Amino acid sequence: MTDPALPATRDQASRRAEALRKDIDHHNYRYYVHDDPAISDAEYDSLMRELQAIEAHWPDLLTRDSPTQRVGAAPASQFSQVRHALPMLSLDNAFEEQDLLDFDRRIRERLALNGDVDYVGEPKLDGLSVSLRYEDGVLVEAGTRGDGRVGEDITANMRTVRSVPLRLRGERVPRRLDVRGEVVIRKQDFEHLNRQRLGADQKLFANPRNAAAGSLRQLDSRETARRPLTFFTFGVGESSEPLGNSHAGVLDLLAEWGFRVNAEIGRLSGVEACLAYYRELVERRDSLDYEIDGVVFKVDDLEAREALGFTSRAPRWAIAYKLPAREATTRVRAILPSVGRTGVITPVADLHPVEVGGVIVSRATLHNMDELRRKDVRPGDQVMVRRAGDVIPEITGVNLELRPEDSVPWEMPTTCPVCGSEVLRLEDEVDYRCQGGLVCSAQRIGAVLHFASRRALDIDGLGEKIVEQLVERELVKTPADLFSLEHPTVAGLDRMGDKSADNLIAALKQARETTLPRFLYGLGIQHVGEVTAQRLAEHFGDLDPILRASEDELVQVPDVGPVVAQSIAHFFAEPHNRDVIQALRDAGVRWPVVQGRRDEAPLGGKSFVLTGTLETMTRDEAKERIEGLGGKVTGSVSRKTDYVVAGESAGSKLDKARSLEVPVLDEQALIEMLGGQESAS
DNA sequence: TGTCCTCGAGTTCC
DNA sequence: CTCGAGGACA
Repeated sequence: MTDPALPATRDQASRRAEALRKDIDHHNYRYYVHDDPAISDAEYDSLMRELQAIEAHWPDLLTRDSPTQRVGAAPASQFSQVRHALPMLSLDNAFEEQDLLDFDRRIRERLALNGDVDYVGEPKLDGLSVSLRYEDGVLVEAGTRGDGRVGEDITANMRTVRSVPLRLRGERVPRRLDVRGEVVIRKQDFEHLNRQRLGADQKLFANPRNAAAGSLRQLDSRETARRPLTFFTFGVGESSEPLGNSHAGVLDLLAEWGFRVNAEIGRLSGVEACLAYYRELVERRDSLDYEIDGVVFKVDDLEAREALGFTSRAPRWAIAYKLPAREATTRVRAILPSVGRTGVITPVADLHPVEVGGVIVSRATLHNMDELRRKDVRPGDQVMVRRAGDVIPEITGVNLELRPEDSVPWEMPTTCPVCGSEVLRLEDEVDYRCQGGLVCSAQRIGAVLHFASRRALDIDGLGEKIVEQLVERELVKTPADLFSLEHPTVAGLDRMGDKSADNLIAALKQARETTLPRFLYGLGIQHVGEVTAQRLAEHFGDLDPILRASEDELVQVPDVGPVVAQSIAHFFAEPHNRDVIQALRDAGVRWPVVQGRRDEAPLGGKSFVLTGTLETMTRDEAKERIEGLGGKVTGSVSRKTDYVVAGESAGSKLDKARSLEVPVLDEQALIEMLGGQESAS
């Protein structure tokens, strides 16, 4: 694209620059405040380049509020201070409904009101509070909250934020205005930013808030200009002219002046409406495109606010109702090596109990030594804990400043903490493993639990506590021993009554009727999970041919390569394992021979991904029925997926399906595909 | 040899 | 859900 020629005279240039600024500001506003661009990026860039060219040729035409100034300026050596004319106070917090009811009652008492108070409710964004000072409509200074009275001067950085007007829109603007708001990075922008950093081999940000904080603290505002910051205003600190009589009205004015006002902000009449607003927002928390850590309620009437005034720390007319924290800080009491079914030793952080997302967390896995070193977690450290994927706690970072002086890195023990066997890390493997095999009671417990698990033999009532006791008292050494358990032995265990013992014995009896894939899977052969077990069963039809199969024959099975084949062959060559299998058969464990292949089946070869909650069946039932008709169900969506089945509140998989243009079925469509009848059970 | 996909395995709390 | 690693395929 060729840039237009420069204007001939300074006079023309001045008019053209003026017009360009107006134009660019307008497009900025459309794009960054309303997410609604009117022109293409290329057109926008071309306007920008033209203005830059003019300003470069006639430097005296450059103004402070020119959009070209958003690219940032050369680094400062440090931040200077700004003093807030009107302090940026923190807000009182509410943690439960009663706190909010009390807040409302106090207000009605102070105002001597009987009826409902009008409030404005708004999401409390999890970012950084910033104050922007405008003089005659032009941004002159920006400061962080700091301690509330004095903050850091981040004017250069805030100028680069596209949703901050450098000049207020409209004609009637106050001579002096102090706008308050929150700087955040929106979730989608955050993900994009981290992907970029991953590509550039830079350290990833732990969360959007840290990323926003880091971006604002850049001494080089050119760097800040590259970060996707968004400014949402939540009010006015000080104004040289009165701004009407309601907070909602002030927000309308701010929107007119070109600020981004959160779309969720609403007027609420009475405290019950506030509670409903809160509940509704908690519900939708995940679908908002920015992180929030609470909901703020403010008295709408400005005169009433005046009357209520301030305590020493916070305004009496506002309160922040906190959401259950999803990230919390706590101390690592110890790092404990835990031995799993396969002998893999996993370092687990024993945490000082802390509430995260509504539950008390006291343990978090560190996965393996690589991960532990990457995060550099040590016993005694203060760490941040988050619940990833809504359930599993994860340590996201360490506060190095609070690390004890005498702290030392944790080392993997050289002998197994359970059985004392040697611990080795195989070449090219991440994990350290206990070499004890079934000598190690941790591995025996794991093997028995796996054998009894739902997807294997599905033995009801055989939980962790029971298996631990059985193995530790040497009542059970292998899965086969389970079937010779008798009532008195079982009833003698801790936490085992007469009735539960009966149930367990009955469950064992029933579990003997199984299927070959379940049985194979239950054996716990390395690299043989559910799918591979199914493939083996289909290919060989019964157990004996598998026992006899050579590695070369095993490799013929789909999804089985040299590594898996070797693992299977070694397992069955081990005399101990053959003994266990024989003992299981002697105990009456049996399965029907697997009939031919299922390629002809109605859903033969089709792959499905399930997401969200189905109403008429569980995911497992759906999976079983799809597989019963020859389809397969996998966990993640790819281009090879034939259908995605979306239930209630489907998540990221659904988005992915749409982006890959994979057909999406709703539950009804699935049921029809499965033969039109509802699940029989 | 490199690049997808899948699969396996481990994970916390109630 | 997430990670690591095995298998399929170009």
